[in-house]
Parts: sequence; structure tokens; C-alpha cells
Amino acid sequence: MITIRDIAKKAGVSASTASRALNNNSRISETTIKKVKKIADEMGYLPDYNAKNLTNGEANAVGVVFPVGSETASNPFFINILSGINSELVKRQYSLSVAIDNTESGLLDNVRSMVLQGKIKRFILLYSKLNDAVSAFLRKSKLRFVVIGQPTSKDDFYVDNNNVEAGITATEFLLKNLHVKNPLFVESTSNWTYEQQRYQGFKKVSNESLVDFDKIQVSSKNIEKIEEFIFDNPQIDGIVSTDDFRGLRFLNHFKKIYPKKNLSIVGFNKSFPIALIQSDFHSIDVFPEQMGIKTVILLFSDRENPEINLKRHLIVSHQVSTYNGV
Amino acid sequence: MITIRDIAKKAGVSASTASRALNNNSRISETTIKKVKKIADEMGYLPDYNAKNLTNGEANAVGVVFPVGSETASNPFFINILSGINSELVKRQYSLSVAIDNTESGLLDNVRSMVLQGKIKRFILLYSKLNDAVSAFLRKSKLRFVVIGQPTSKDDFYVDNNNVEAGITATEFLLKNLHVKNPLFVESTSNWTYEQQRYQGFKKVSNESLVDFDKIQVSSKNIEKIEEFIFDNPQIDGIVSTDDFRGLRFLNHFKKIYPKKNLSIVGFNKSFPIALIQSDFHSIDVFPEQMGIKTVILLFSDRENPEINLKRHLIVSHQVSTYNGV
DNA sequence: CTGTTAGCGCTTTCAG
DNA sequence: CTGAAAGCGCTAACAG
Repeated sequence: MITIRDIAKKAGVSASTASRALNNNSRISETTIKKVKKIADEMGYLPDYNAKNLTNGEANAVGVVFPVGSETASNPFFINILSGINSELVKRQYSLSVAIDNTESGLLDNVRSMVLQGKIKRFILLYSKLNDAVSAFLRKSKLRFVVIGQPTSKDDFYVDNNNVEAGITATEFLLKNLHVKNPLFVESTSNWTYEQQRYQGFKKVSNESLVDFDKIQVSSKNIEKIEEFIFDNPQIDGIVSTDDFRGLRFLNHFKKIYPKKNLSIVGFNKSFPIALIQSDFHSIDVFPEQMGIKTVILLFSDRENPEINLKRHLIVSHQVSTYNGV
Repeated sequence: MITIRDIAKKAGVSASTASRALNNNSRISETTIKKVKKIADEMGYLPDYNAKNLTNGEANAVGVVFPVGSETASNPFFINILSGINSELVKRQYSLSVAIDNTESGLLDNVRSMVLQGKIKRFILLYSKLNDAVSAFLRKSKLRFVVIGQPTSKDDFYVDNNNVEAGITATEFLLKNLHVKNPLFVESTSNWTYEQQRYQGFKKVSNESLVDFDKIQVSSKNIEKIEEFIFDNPQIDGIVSTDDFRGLRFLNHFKKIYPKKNLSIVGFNKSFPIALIQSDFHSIDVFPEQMGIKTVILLFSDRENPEINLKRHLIVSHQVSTYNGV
């Protein structure tokens, strides 16, 4: 293994000068910086992270925390988020360390160990939740973290879509492009904040367009009620669904009752890997990879981006997208 | 921060003795081991990983490598694997470090840096692929890694399901429990090894049951052919599909042509987060969390499990599971 | 602008 | 069975 002393020797300087040169310390002359870097390059020098971390008292890693219980299907695009996060981390010579557990206490232990033993100082939470032990711990420890979704505490950092706007986009597309006259808003039974916000957008556009509209909560618990509703409302010709799976589910109920009728759908998240569906099925792409990218930018804005340093959140755009259905 | 010297001082021994005691070194007497550990406990001592890693020349982390291209989108699947992996890692005081990138070369850089700079010595590959640069690099570096899926090189370590058996299970369920008379095997156009293996099982059971059977490749590229096939084969009453999404897709084609007919389905992977589907939709659960767990067990078998140390693979079971459809 | 020295927290020879 | 001392690779006072 080739160390900083090796390159110092070859460059005819001391180890500390070499170290400073490699870290662009302003006290070192341009010439020696160039020289040292050139030699380091030639010798294929790669700094040892564990040594750096030990002396710095801080790891070059970001902790990425998953929600407990994979029931949170509301965030289906984890892989894409991870990909976005990591693309930004590698630029900074950081690595991505994950905390995931089936229990809240296990998850907390995981994060505590990252902080206390791993010296990780920056975190990303792939969820947001009231009275969350992990965020409480991070706040108390004065560590910087960014939440993906709506924050639960007033001065948490977060990255999210503009969900009201997204609801507007979805509904406008449904009414104007798909020519729907009697839209329905389909959501879960959990009253997530993002669902309420998307509904706001839906309601606004529907009102302005002077169409009749309605809302329904869909889960596996209330099947009879749903089918009754569908039966009683044959005029429904399109839906905005807070996620693609729920939209598909509603479609199946609908087709069971009206096999011949078409239903236009705008869902969210582009959850289906392949073209899948008969009928006009569209989805709002919320650009998960972008969310990952912006999350990291915000996470490091204290060091790097004076211009956005004062912001506590960043917003990712969205876009209607089409499944090339059968 | 409380260090090993603090506890050594309190215990009235030297730092080296304390270190050895905490690591159960056999040269230390039972009594001092007990004493030192008790004091460490009382003082809430937690070893600093970066220091340990530096002296050990090896990080307490496992690199988990994702396939390039999120086209392999089965999201919940990966999350569950991660969860299984991490549950085993925490027991060993190891952490989970991920490598993910959109390009093969970027991914390789990521892994190289983990090895060369991070001193990570053990890896898990969440894919398997011929002529893979990452596995080549790991082999050359003589590092231990376990692949999830079928290995591409004769002496790679791997964890997988028994896919022939799984094909048998799926087909038996379709024929015996769902009373299908004319089964069809639905696969992708990629000729994955696991698809061929599942087909073997399908074929065997179909033959033994003396039923007529067929096979079809389904993708968004050959829609007309699929619908033609369905039209020409009205006797089809059930399918085994190599994944749930493809099964659903076929179902939609089928319903378009025969709106009134039922189709029984056995897919794979339990990909749908909620009950979704009208018609008899089942799925083979391949227990991704178990796969994660066994992967780690195999990864550390050189140190820990003399009894399975000679094995180069572990097999995870599977099970028919039901979507509580509408 | 550069070098010397010390030290991060832990493990490990080498002595006893 | 235990201790003293050295060192992992890097950074940061402190001098000059």
C-alpha cells in the first residue's frame, strides 16, 4: 500500500506538506501543490478512509435510514432514490451506509451505532413520521439530516414534490387531455399528508372546470363499499389515484361491474416496470432519482452552497407520463 | 468519548490487557475478562470503528452491490433482501455499505474504492451476470463475495431458490388446487436461467399430469402475437408466470379478448403491495428476507460455521401465497 | 510557505 | 497471564 509518506518522500517534502497539498490547503504554494498531486497521481495514491476518518473524527459516510416495516408502499421508488443519492455521494468521496430494521428500537440502535461508533454525522431519512425516535435522536445530537417527504418538525430539512401542484397537473391532464367529465379522487385510508395535498389540487381544478367530482378511500378492508359506490355512480369516467397500485385496484373493481366501459386513470409514481394495462393509464412521475440528488445537495449545503444554505427544503418537479398500454 | 484507556485505568490494568479482555483473548484470565467487561459495560464503552478498522486493516462493513439499470425494478424484493442482510450484519457489528450506479464502469469504480480506500473485504452481489466486471475484480482481489441468484462462475458462492422445485410447486398448485386443464407458461424474452429452470418444473408436472401445455414469451414488443395466440387458444384456463407483473399483463390481454372468462394465475415474487386483482391470482413467495439472511451466513461461514464452510451455496425455500383479490 | 512533533483509538509484537 | 512500546495512515498544532 502506498501512503502519504511515500509520495512525500518522492516529492522531497514532509508528510504534512504532502497532506496539505492534497487537500488544497491555501498555505501551500501552487507549485508544490501541483508537484505533489502529480506525483500522487503517478504513484496511484489513494487515501485510506479509515485513517482519515480516525484523525478527522468523522466518517466519510452518510447514513440512509429506511422506514420500519416495508408496508410503506407509499415510497415504492427506493432504489431510484438510492441511485440518485449515491451519484452525488461518490462525487464527494462519501459512501452510503444503510440503516434498516423491522422494529423501531432496532432501527434506532442501528443509527445510534452509526453515530457513536461509526462517527457518521449526516443522515437521510426515507420517510417522515410524527414522534419518530430516530429524528429525535438526530436532533438531540445536533446532526444534520434531510427528510424525504413532508417534515414533521418545523425546522427539519426536507426534499419533496409540490404535491398540490402535482394534484393540479394530474387533474388537468385527466380533464383536458383525457376528456373526463366526472372525475373521482382515489386515495388510501391512511390520510397521508401528500394525499390531502394532491386532493387540494384535484378539488381546485375540478371546481374551476365546473365538473362534478367525488373522493373515495380504497383499501382491502372496504371492498363492498367500493363496489356499491361504483354501482351507484355509473357516470364516473376517470380517476386520479394517489398511487398506481390503488388505481389499478380500483380499475379492476370498476371492470368487474362495467366490463365494457372505459376508465381513464392518472396515478402516481410510475410503479409498473412494464406496459401493463388496457385503458388509458397514466402516471405522474415524481422523479425519485432527482429527489435523491437534491437530498444530498441540501445535506451538504452548509459546506458547499452558500446560495441555498438558508433554505431548509428543495422541491422536485413532476411530470405526466404514459404507460404504453395494450 | 470514553476510550479503552479509560476502562483500563478504572480496571487497574493496561490498555493492551483491556483490549485483549474485550476481544476474549485466551491469554487473559477469566476473572480479568469478567472484570474488564463489567467495567466497560458500566461506563458505556463503545469501541470506535474507525480506529479498529485502521489497526485491523479491514473495515467492519459489507459492500452490497446493486445491478446497473433499475430495469430490474422489483422494488419490495430488494428492500426485503436488504432488511434480511442487515439483520444479520448488526449481530456481527458490521454495517451495510451500498454500491449502486447507472453505468457498469461507475459501479466498478464504486466497488474499487470500497476495497482500496474503504478496506471492505466482503461483498454481496444482488445480481448475477456473465462477464461482470465487478465479480471479476473481486475474484482477482481474492475477496469473498456471495451472489444472489445463479452463479456464472463455477466456484462462486451463491444463494438462490430451487427454481425447478418452485416451478413444480407453482404448476402443481395450478393444476391440482385451481383445477386448471390447459396451462400456459409465461416468461420474458430474456431467457433468464431461473425462467428456464422454472419451466423445467412446469413441463415435468404438466407431462406427468397428462395435460396439454404451452409456453409464450411476453413483452411490450410482441403484443399482436400475444393477442393472436390468445385468440387462437381459447382453451387456456391458467398460467404460471415467471413474475407477477408479467402475469398481470397477460391477464389484461386475456380479459380484453375474453372479458367473461376466468384465468387462474400463479406468478412469482409477491410483487403487489395490496390485494389487487379479480380472478384467482396467486404468487410464489421466494422469501427475499431469508435470502438476505442466508447470504450473510454464507459470507461469514469461513469464520463461523465450520459445518457449512465447505458449501458454496445455500438454498432458500418458497411457498404459494394468495392475493386476497376482489 | 514548510517541517517537526504529537496524537486520533485501537491492536500487537515483544518482554517479562 | 500481563505490561510497555510501537505503529496503523493521516492531520493539525506549533515553530520557524
